[in-house]
This record gives sequence, C-alpha cells and structure tokens, in this order.
Amino acid sequence: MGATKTEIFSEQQNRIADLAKAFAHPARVAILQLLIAKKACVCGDLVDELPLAQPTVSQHLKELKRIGIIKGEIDPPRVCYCINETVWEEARQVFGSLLNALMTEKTTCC
Amino acid sequence: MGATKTEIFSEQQNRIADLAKAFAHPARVAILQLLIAKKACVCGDLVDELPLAQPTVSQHLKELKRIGIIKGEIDPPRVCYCINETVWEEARQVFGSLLNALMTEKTTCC
DNA sequence: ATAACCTATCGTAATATTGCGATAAAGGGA
DNA sequence: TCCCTTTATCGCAATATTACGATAGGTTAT
Repeated sequence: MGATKTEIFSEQQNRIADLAKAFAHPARVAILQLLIAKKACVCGDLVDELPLAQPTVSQHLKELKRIGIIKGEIDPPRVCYCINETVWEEARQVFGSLLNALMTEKTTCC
Repeated sequence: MGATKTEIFSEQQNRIADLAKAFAHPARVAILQLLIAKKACVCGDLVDELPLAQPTVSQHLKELKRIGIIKGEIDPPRVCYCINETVWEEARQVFGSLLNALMTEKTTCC
C-alpha cells in the first residue's frame, strides 16, 4: 500500500482532491500568486522570484499543468505560463459550493 | 531532499498549503462531506461509510484535526467529530480571496 | 473483575512527493 | 554551422503519505 485508492471514491471527490493539490504546496501557491499578480509569467522569471532551483520550479509547473489550472505558451526560447481561466473558474465553483455547504446545513451534532 | 522547504515561504503561503491538504485526498473530502451532511459523525459510522480500514480513517481524522478543520469530542466509548466552524470560515475566507483574485486582475499576458 | 466495544497508536510496507545536479532538447542568432 | 539561451527531463536521494494488521488504551456494562 501507500497509493491512494482513487477507484473507490467518486469522480467528484477525486477531482476536488486533484484541484486542491494545486494549492497544497507553498511553492505552487507562490507560483499561482505570481501568475495572478503577473509579476512573472515566463518560467525563468518565476525561477528568479522563487528560492528554488530551475528543475524544481519546472516540476511544479508540470504538476500544475497536469491538473489543468495553468497553461503554457511557448515563445521561443521562453515559455509563458498563465492561469487557465476555465479550470480556475471550475476550482472557484467547486470550492465555493463545498465551503458554502456548511452554511446551508445547521450544526447540531456535537 | 524530499521535504518541503517551508521556511522559505511566507506564513500565509504555508497556511494555504496546509488548509488545502485537508481537501487534497479523496478520503478526507469524503469525510468532510459526511460531517457536513451529518450522515455520520461518530468515527465508527465514518468507517462504515468509507471503504477504508479503521486505522486508515483514524489517521485521516488525525490529519484533519492537526490542520484544525475538525474537532473531536469524546463521548465514551465513541468519539464524535465535527467541523470546526472557525477554521472552516478561515478556509472559506482564504480560498475565497485567492480564487477571486483573478477576477479583479485582468489577464493580458499570454 | 471481566468482558465487550470503540478508537488510537505502533510497526511495517508500498508508493508518492520534493529537490536538485547533470544533461538533453529546441529554437534563434552570429 | 556553431553557439547561446531557455526549459524539460533524467537520475538520484531524502522525506512524506497512504494503507492496514496487530495491539494497546479507555470506558461501559455485566
């Protein structure tokens, strides 16, 4: 064992978990914040802003791309990354309904 | 290496990452959904609802407690878990501002 | 006291993640 | 063509996470 048993959970639950992983590491949070503020966009600029080695940043960018929350446009020899607004909106919607679910229900248990 | 270099990131970034970890595993998403819907609250009921062994569920509950998003009240011999509304509100606020930040900015880069 | 029940913890195994040096790949310009 | 710049990938090491059987701990009921 050691691997997450994804097959026993719903599509929705797995998607939420995947989207959350985009924010589950401070380096990725920093990258996303930089992309939003547009203080950086090109991979090299991100490396300059972050106290991490270039391969490490590249790996985090790859993970964010896998999740779909960013997209990269090659502009040789650079690659310009930006937020994928469609997936960002999905995350907004998903976390919005999850986090607002508590409001509609009433806590009466313990 | 292999450990996250938490010391080089801001408190805020590390807190966001930690809160996101609560949602970064489908089992924890399922647990939180059950706690919200109050289909279960007692540890044993959660184990019944989830296709995971009791120690595994207990471990996820421990992680959620570490983050602070749930709290457990012992009601011997049971333990009744529920959402910690204060931290849940923190998460709502944190993810809300992060996910809404894109709206205020305008995407003009790539 | 002992039995029964419920949950936590320990120990272990398997897999995943994080980080980085070295190196490859891809394109532009001399 | 040969470099130069930039990014991706490989390979490795260290640490973290996930999962569960076995067992311990704590409380109630008998």
